[in-house]
Amino acid sequence: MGEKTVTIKDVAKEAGVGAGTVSRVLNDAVHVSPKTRKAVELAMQRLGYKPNAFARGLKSNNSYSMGVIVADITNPCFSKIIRGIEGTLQKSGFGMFLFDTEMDEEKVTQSINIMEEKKVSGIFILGEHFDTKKMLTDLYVPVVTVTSQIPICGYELPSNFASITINNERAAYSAMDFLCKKGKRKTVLLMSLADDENVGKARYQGYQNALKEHGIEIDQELLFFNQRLSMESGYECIYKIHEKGVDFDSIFAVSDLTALGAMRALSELGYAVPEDIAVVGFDGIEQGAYSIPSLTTIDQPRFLMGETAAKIMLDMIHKKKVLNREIILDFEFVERESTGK
Amino acid sequence: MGEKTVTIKDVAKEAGVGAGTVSRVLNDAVHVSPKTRKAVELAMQRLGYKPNAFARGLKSNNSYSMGVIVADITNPCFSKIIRGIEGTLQKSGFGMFLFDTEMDEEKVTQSINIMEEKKVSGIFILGEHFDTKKMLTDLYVPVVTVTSQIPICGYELPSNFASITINNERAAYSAMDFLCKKGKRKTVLLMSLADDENVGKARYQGYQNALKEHGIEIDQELLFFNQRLSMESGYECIYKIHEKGVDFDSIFAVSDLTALGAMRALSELGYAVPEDIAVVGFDGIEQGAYSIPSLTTIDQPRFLMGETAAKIMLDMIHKKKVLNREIILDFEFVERESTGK
DNA sequence: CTGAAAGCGCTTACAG
DNA sequence: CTGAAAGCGCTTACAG
Repeated sequence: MGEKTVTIKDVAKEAGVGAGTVSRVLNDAVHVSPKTRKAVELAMQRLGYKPNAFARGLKSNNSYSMGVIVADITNPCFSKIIRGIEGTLQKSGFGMFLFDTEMDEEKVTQSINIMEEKKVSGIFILGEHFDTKKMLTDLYVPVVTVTSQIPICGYELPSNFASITINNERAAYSAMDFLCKKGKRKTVLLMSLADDENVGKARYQGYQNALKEHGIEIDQELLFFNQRLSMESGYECIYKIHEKGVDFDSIFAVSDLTALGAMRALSELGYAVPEDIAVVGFDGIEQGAYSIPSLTTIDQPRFLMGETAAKIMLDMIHKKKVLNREIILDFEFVERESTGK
Repeated sequence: MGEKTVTIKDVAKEAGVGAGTVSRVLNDAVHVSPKTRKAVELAMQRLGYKPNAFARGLKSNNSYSMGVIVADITNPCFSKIIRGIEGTLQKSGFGMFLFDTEMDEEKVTQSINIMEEKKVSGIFILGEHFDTKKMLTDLYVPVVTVTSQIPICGYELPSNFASITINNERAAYSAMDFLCKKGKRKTVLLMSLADDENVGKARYQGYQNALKEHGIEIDQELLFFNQRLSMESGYECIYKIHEKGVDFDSIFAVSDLTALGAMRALSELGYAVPEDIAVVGFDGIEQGAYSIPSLTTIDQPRFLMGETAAKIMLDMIHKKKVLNREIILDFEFVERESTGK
């Protein structure tokens, strides 16, 4: 890339200054006289100078890059968050390594290994991962989780952690309260983890709260835990419950993709949505706005979550005091056709 | 990350060899006696040694990282390709920088800048981009395009280029031939670029070929070019054509997302799919299999395309002779409900 | 505010 | 097959 590499020395000679000075204008940290700065900048431009990231990193130990670990990159909810992160990082000149783990333990380990070698300045974790906590706590870089949290209950939040979420308990409560008010009493719950001291637990709590408030008992037969949050899993769950002959009048899936898969199964099995079965999803992905029927959902501000995560991360690595490291953004309950709008 | 960094010197001392030797086992290029190798490996393990990517890169100019430029990461077609690339690269210990450009000229430039600084060993381009050719030809790294091609007609393909596509002309032909045989004579065409010496041109050619063969004249009113391949654009096109009162009996969208958006608009406007209007998409994303009705489409082997791209790239940077650098993978025409199955 | 110099942790001819 | 040494292109105290 570029014929002969032009180094800081070339620039220094061209500008008639020392190499250290060029370095200083590059990192514009210390004071450099405006005049000198100008001269150096001109020289850099004339020579088409590009700093060598390796050399910079070797000395400063700052890689100008970050890493993102995502459970499922094909889920549009996550890709939208990634877009938010990437755009923000790019503006600050950071590169973003991406690792798609499919929740595979080994891939997570390998990803972390690569990130260590690359000396990323920070790691983002999107979605639920088993046991990442263990691996990450002895890393010394900041970690920001998005949509999920690292379960560190009972202890003070380590200064290198932050999380961007919505209030998952209230979100799940909203969805269920809405369904209950519609007269639904038999809601199938499609969940991933529910006992993780984390998002899953909060959502399940919201589910329980709403039912309790409406005087409805929980029916174990309607609960599906540990599901992968894919279209396929939603689809299969509905077939399963139908085959078992369990009666139900609505579905609350903790992911739009899963809800969409469920709707497809309902259609194949001859249930009408929303007449027979009302469906509520979670995430707010675009596909839910265009599906037939369109999907009622909890809209997480995905792009904003990504942006916010990146900004906080940037603050953390610049050693700024970040006092609010457990950020809870507003969600929006979006009513659409799948619940009869 | 790691308390005190253990360097190659520490390993050398621990193993009782020279630093150069440690380096040699690390890069297992040159011959090292099995005995020495063993000793070094043991020492590395004992000390928990992690090579410093900066130092390696500075000397060898090999970053062990690649860059991916994608037009729209929220499109599941691309994210599946990315999964294929990432998985393959990871196995070889490469990190993958991701840049989501949304086809914005400036973001592309900035992305390329960052990649130059990071000295990525190769660049993948997914989807259509305007004028990337210009920027990339003076880069000295290999470039592999996936789903699209860099238009270099009339010249020999530069040795640092490769492309992974399907036969887009035949694919589009298949879709249109199928529609024509169903008796459709007024197919709305939803395209992005059509005059780009590239994928778009090929697809449009296939469209024309099929119509010609069936003795159907092209109706300009049915042609939508330069569309963004999103759900929204598909949706809007249908509203536009409906408002103009143009008669049509089917839709061929060059992207599943666009087709899905179109189906939503049709539903809102009271058209029945497939009874009134047949719809065919392109890409083969999962969402099309679960939509209601399910979507007939051209299935591009997305994951395989990503894997193949990464493998070719690895071959190219390892200076292996790659004779087949314009790889054309098989597509599959998948018939579903949106055309009456 | 700025220059000279040391050194970050590797790789790679150069000898042997 | 292996060791000693130079050097990759920066950054950063240290002086001034």
